[in-house]
Amino acid sequence: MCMQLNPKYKTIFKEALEISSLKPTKQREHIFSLILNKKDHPTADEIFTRSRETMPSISLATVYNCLETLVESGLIRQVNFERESTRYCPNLKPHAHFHCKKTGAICDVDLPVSIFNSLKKHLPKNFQPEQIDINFNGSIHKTKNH
Amino acid sequence: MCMQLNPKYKTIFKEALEISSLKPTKQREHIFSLILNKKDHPTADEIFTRSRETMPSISLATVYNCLETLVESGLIRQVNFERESTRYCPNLKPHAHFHCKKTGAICDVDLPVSIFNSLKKHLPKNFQPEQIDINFNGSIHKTKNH
DNA sequence: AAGTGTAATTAGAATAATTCTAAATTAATT
DNA sequence: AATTAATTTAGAATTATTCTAATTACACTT
Repeated sequence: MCMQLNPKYKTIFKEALEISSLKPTKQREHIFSLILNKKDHPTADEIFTRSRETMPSISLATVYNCLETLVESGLIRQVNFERESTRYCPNLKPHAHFHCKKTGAICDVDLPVSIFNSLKKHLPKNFQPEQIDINFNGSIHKTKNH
Repeated sequence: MCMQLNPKYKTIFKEALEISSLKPTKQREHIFSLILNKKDHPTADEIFTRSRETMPSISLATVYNCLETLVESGLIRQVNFERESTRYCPNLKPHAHFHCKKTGAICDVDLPVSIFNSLKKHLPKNFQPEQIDINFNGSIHKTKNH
């Protein structure tokens, strides 16, 4: 029983793949919907485990293949922290990531586009950026509620 | 024949290690000076190869160990692009990195501290960043000189 | 100078994430 | 239905890095 994308995302999904002449296969849709429906930052292996719950025949290689095509199509983003496993993120708004060294938690940090523009201004004219990754490393303190 | 650090860096080197009660060994100094003297962004393996030219007995594990202690001591920085080998950077000024997808070139991009401060302002109060990594991915175009 | 203890180095084995390979399956097109 | 190209699959291969256990180096006592 495969996960279903809602109609809006189904269209986005199909069109994004079509642009690169890639096929909207069951496996690709399944993985895309898994990532969309649980907005965390899973690794390929976590996605593999989740996938098998509802699509037991899927292979790890396929998970890697699908993730690659989804990234290529711009439907999801890769996030890397140091040399840890690559993680995948469905948030396509301009944002950064915060990585808590103690707990391993990863949080999206929304940023105004103006920051990205201002970063670009510091590049030499012949540097053409396609992607800007901003990663914070540190710790998240407990807030006191008393 | 080991590489020699100039007196200024020798002091910085010794003091930085001492703070963490680490010893200023031949190997650590050798690797530090190699990275300082050629300001690129070498991988552990490239550093290993360079090291052996003047210190043939050094092992790859030692290179990894030394790099780890140098990073811990704040003498060098790690740079990661996607899942490529970790690279090492002697530039301790606030800066970002630009990674050219075509040629693989990696360039430092100097940034004013104000940008880092402004980034920090977008974090929730209980998020305490220790390190901010900013990576541009894209391409470097040839400039026309005519 | 010899002995002791701790830290660092070393070679090689082990690990783990990812990529590759080649065969089988699926989907789209004639 | 036949053809073609793309995709999926299982398992092997790769590769950067870490681990392990033995050796060596060094600082500090006797």
